[in-house]
Amino acid sequence: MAARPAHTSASQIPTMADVAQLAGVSHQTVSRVLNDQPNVRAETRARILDAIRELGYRPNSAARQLVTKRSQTLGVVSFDTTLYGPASMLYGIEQAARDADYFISIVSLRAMNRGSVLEAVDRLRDQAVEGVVVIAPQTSAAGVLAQAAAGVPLVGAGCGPAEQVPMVAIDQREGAAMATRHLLDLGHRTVHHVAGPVGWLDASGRAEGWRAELERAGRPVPPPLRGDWSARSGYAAGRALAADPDVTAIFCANDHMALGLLRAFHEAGRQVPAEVSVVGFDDIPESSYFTPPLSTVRQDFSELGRRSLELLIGRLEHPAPPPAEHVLITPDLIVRASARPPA
Amino acid sequence: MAARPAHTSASQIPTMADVAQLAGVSHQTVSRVLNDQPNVRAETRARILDAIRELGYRPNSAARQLVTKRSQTLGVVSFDTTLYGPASMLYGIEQAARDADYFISIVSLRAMNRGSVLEAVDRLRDQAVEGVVVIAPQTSAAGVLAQAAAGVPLVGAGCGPAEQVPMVAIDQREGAAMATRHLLDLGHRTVHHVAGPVGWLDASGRAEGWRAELERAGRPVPPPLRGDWSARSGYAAGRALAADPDVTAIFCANDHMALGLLRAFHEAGRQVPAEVSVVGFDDIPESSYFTPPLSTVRQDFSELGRRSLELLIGRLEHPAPPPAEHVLITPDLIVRASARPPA
DNA sequence: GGGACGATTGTTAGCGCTAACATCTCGGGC
DNA sequence: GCCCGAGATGTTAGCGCTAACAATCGTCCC
Repeated sequence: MAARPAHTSASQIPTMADVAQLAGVSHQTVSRVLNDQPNVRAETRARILDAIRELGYRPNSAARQLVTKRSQTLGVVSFDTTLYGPASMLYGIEQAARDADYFISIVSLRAMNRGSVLEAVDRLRDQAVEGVVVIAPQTSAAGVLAQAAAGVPLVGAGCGPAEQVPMVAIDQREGAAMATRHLLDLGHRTVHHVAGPVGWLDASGRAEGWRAELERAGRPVPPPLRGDWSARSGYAAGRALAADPDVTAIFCANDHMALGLLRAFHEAGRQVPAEVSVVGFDDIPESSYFTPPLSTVRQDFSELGRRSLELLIGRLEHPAPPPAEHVLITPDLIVRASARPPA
Repeated sequence: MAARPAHTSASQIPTMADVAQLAGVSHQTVSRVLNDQPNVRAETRARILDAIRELGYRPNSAARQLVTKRSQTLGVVSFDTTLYGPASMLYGIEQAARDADYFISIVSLRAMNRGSVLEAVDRLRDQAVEGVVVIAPQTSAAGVLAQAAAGVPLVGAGCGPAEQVPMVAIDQREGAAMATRHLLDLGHRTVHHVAGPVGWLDASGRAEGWRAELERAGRPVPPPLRGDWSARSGYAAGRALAADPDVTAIFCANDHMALGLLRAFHEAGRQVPAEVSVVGFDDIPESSYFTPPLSTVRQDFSELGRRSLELLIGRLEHPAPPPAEHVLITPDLIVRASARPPA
């Protein structure tokens, strides 16, 4: 009723001692209630709970952390949370963390290089995180992970292979092979590829899967074009490819580039899918509304995030020796209107 | 040289006392060096720095926090970090926080309702954040902010108006008016509108700006269609609008819906921009590669994030009384190919 | 030449909490 | 009737750090 109950201490915010005094017990009993320990009489517990409510008491996390040496916080290092993939992974991570009762602290990378990753992990360590998830899909990150993992439990999400570091990734090669095979099965003689930028694992994985599938089928392997994931670069690749009458099927390393490519073909007057078939990768929410709706390979980023956090928490609870566990998730082919048998 | 220097304490990780002993000073002098306090001889400082490096010492943040009562951490509550807007804001916030030497802890909202926001802020408070940024563009969040702000400094980013709570937002009405005016200036008699979902501030702001501009110009105000931000819903709206031969200009409340709408018009054989002009909102990276490239209104989400964090930090340093400061950022009209004078 | 003063360093006392141990209470067994 | 043990609660001692105050040192001034 009154504005604010008076506390013992002069300080504004109530401490455990204030609660104890109000409930007429020792602070230790309050602590027991807060930590769900047995051997507290039900009536005492209720009295303490009342006192907590009345005072609006909140445990001081720093004090608890100081003595338990646990921060209940996990760190996430991510490259560019604006991109669809990382953003979705982060979302999955956050959900999983909350379910497991951990807080999430994020640091994004300024630049993609070894020092930057190390610095980010360091920053997180200064904050006493119990473990770290690194979302860094560049090849350059692969080497540095093992180094960063010294000193703090760490898992990679969609990162490059590193023996020492546990990780979860989507099987890019298999996804690319599925896309390529789909086009081949439709009857195309071969499949052209618009690859992602050098230095990205996803880019090289997809290019490898595409190439391997072509070779397995004994088809010619045309030189891949290279984009930078953006629609702009897909558009540029599309202009080049549209000028080549031999091109009948194209596998784009991501949906954004496919969008730009679609636009270039439209401008060039080459019909998709009547004359040329296109398959993308990622299955961004918009891709079913492209013109035409894009066949693509769906990656479940959110699950990737969730799984990597689960892996981290598993490691936290049961530290395991190397070699570290690697989880591979298989993506799904989504068939829409942008690919059909050649004319 | 040797694997790991022995510490005084049996514990594995070195404390300030270990550093002090190695450097031959008291722990307080080490503390002074760590906190950049004056009155430490240069030579002593160097010796301490060496000892820190040799031991690989890291200050214990919990201990510091316990005594200084500052966590150096700011919280971010966000609705769906997978969406382009919130993801970009988060990015801006993270950058600004790092520059100001704060950590960022995130919590995302499960559902959009009062309780959910309160719970998220509470969770952050349990973690002793010094302040909170809320990214919640729903009208339902507006009311709850004032309540959540009791107990912790809080600012809204792109949130609804709340007298008591400082906030930064983009001028949706003005952006929508710009888009509408652009279409009117092109010579269209009136402008149709595909609005965002009920309950979203951005949706109602844009609808209001559109309506106001139409009324200002003395034009008829056609009933707006309503989407849910997705390309799917834009497609549905597009099908309806494409059937109406009177429609010559459309303002879509976001680019994703514009994408779906473009697709519907394409399927219906109604040419954009030859027969119908379209303007979107957001300027997502892909919109310049739509078919046709989309004229739209650019919102600088990243700056919005940055500014809101700056506002929060300002409040932290100089607590101000209500009424709280409200910052409005004006968006920019981006003219591309999707709008032209009527035939 | 003695004491004051500023620069430098050390000492002490918590911050609010949990872990470990001490104490107290009560009921049952012999 | 007394002792034992389990359940309930209290007491004590830090966790690693910073703030406040105390001590030391050299130096400068009259």
